[in-house]
Amino acid sequence: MSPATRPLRLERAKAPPVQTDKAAAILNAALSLFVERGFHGTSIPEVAARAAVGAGTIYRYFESKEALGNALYRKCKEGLLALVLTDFPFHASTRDQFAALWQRMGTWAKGAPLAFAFLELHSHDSYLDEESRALERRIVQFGVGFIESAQARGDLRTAPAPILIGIVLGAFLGLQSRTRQCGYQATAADWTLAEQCVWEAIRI
Amino acid sequence: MSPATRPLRLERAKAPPVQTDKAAAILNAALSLFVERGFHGTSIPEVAARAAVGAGTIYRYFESKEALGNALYRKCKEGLLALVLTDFPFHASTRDQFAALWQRMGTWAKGAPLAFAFLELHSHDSYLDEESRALERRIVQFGVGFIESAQARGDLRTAPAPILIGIVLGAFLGLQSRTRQCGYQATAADWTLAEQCVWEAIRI
Amino acid sequence: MSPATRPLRLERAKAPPVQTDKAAAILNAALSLFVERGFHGTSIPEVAARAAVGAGTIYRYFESKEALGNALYRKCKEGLLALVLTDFPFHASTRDQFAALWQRMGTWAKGAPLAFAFLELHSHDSYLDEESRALERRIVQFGVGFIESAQARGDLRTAPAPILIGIVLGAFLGLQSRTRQCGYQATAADWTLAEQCVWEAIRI
Amino acid sequence: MSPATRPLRLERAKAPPVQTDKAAAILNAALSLFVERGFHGTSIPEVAARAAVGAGTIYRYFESKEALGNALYRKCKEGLLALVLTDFPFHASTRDQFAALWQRMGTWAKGAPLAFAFLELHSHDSYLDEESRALERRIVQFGVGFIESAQARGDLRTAPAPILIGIVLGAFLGLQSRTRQCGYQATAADWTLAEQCVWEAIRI
DNA sequence: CATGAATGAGTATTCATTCAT
DNA sequence: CATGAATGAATACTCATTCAT
Repeated sequence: MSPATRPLRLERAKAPPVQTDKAAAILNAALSLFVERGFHGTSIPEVAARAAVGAGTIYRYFESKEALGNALYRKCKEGLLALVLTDFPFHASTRDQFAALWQRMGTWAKGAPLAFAFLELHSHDSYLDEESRALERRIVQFGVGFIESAQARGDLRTAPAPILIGIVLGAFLGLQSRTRQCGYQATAADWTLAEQCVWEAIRI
Repeated sequence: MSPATRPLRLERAKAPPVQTDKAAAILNAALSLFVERGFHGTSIPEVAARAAVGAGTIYRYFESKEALGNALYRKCKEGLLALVLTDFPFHASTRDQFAALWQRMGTWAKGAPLAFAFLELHSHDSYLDEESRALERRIVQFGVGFIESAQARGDLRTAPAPILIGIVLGAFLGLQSRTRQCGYQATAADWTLAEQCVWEAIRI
Repeated sequence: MSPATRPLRLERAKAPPVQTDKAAAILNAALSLFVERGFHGTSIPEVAARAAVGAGTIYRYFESKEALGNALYRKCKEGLLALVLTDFPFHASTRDQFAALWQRMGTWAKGAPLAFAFLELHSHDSYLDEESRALERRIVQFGVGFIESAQARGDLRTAPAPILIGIVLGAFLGLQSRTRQCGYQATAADWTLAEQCVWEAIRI
Repeated sequence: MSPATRPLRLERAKAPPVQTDKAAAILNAALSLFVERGFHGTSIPEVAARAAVGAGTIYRYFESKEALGNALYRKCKEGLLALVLTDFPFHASTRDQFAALWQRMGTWAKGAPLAFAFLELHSHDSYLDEESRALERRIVQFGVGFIESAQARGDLRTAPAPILIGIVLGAFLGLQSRTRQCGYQATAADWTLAEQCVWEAIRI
């Protein structure tokens, strides 16, 4: 479904290849609207209009508004997961792993700011289905495993994993939303500095 | 924040003042519902039912649903601000001020978990009015002032204020939501530890 | 809910007492529309328009379109049942009972032609609920009991009750719909004659 | 009734002619669905799915849903008419003609129960076109002629034709629907008995 | 010819808001 | 003041119909 992977179809020259895939257009439209107005604050006709498709068309691709929300949630989460985990240096030092994690999340947040903002939304609880929740749990499990093995090696403070995860992810998200809110454009140096700050928070 | 101008009604002395004020009942009902289902996912009749008032009554106290949302937002923000700022040790050391800040926010989050959860919601943008946004800016200004004067004294890392604020507030919120999500009950010791962690992140 | 039984409320003189009860207005509108276009062929806004109420108002009185259909069905069936059974001469001769039955059904069909036409509709199966079906069964049970006791007295042909009921009710309904369809206005004499015909069909 | 003008396609000899004609497949699918859910309760995609054709294909054979309903109505009516009238003993005694009529209708109802049930539906009025209504009138005319000539011979009661037709057809339909509704399986003897009953109703 | 993806008008239903009581 | 019945615009979703392939 990812538009990036579909082979370039040889199209009649006249067709503008702007947005060939309806499902992707719908997901993109929903993404930007959910970020702007929230899930419940967005209507299906609005999504259809922004995706430049008929309202009924959405229902050929997604069973319901909730199904659309879940598909989008999973697509975003999986996008993040793929970017973070691909060739992750699992055997590097804890310090280097942390740096890699921070840098990859930052790359993702820069590259897909809407997806990032969408995942940050807190209204998800009201429509996520079991499959989406399971995906979320898998991700948390990964984080817990990372933390605990690093603690076992004596590289991280001794603290319950949820505490450390909360601090790290919270700081990352807070950084994003605060700079966005203040209109402050964080530089690469800012990101590096922030990474060092947060490492100080959890190192032994 | 409240219909302060309404005359004090003389209530029968025997009535326990559990919930004497309709406006407060409405705000409380809205608070719990907005946290449960989000602003757009909550209907005015639902608020009325939970507040045990007629639907029309809400419009005697709040001009519209949006006005209700704004009133609630400001009430919560002001409650937080009041708790944090009352007798704040502005002349203590930066370390002690940070400890006080952290502890007061923790106290508030414990004491008013619904208000805390409500403020964390990200759907606010779609209905906050200028007055609410101004309040938000004032709070941020306070934080920026705190940070910059501490930096001037050489107590905090040299970094743009939004970066440091983002890290601190983000870590605080992340801690809350992560432990809640994991069902982990943070102890007083956990909070103290977390405070030390975050201090390490921003100290010089 | 029956408009007939509600006491005349003393209304302010200015209020035109055309249609005081919304529920009754809705039921009447639905009745005529369902007869004209069938249940599935009628939309709720059409019902609302004919009842001169807002579309939403219908949902204050009936949970759903199906609930409206069921309420109407039961109201009509019960109206028929009441008219037929009130002071029914259960102890008269079979011949006289049959005459009474026929005459009462005829009176009802004349007096409430829409209700009659509505009950004749065959699309009911798709929306009737258990309560409505139970009412229908009770009525059939009454008919079966009537037939069987008359047969036991030796007054009716020996034939399975469904056969005789089918003939009698079918003839009654067929008479109605055929004359209506042909635009033939049946006279009182016609009805008497028809009654004699059908009696000949089932008598011993 | 059918696209009679379409050229006979030469079909491969080996193909069993179970359902060679798309139009027939569509009519059959529509028949069973209209009986199950009614005309307005059935969607074109459902008909297409049951007929195993594409939704668009239906519009190659029928101009609209209403046209499909009319085609089906006429096909069923004409099927009934053909079965009843073929080699009808117009010169037999009235008694024998009535017996033949009753028996042929019974045969048809047994042989084409769906078509029978479909014609019984009362929702037709909302979509029948003039041609269908004309067919219906022709059939009624035939019945009226039959009745009136029999009355002229002194074989039937003196009563307006719509009355007698209503009784006979009504009894026939009522018999069918009542036994079906009660789950009673009418035997051949029941049918013969019923025929005698109804004859008693109309004979002189 | 046959298809089924696409459409947008139409459906049942909900809800913010008003207003007569 | 307080109410809740009434409203109609708005919502999620369906479906008859079209048309590019």
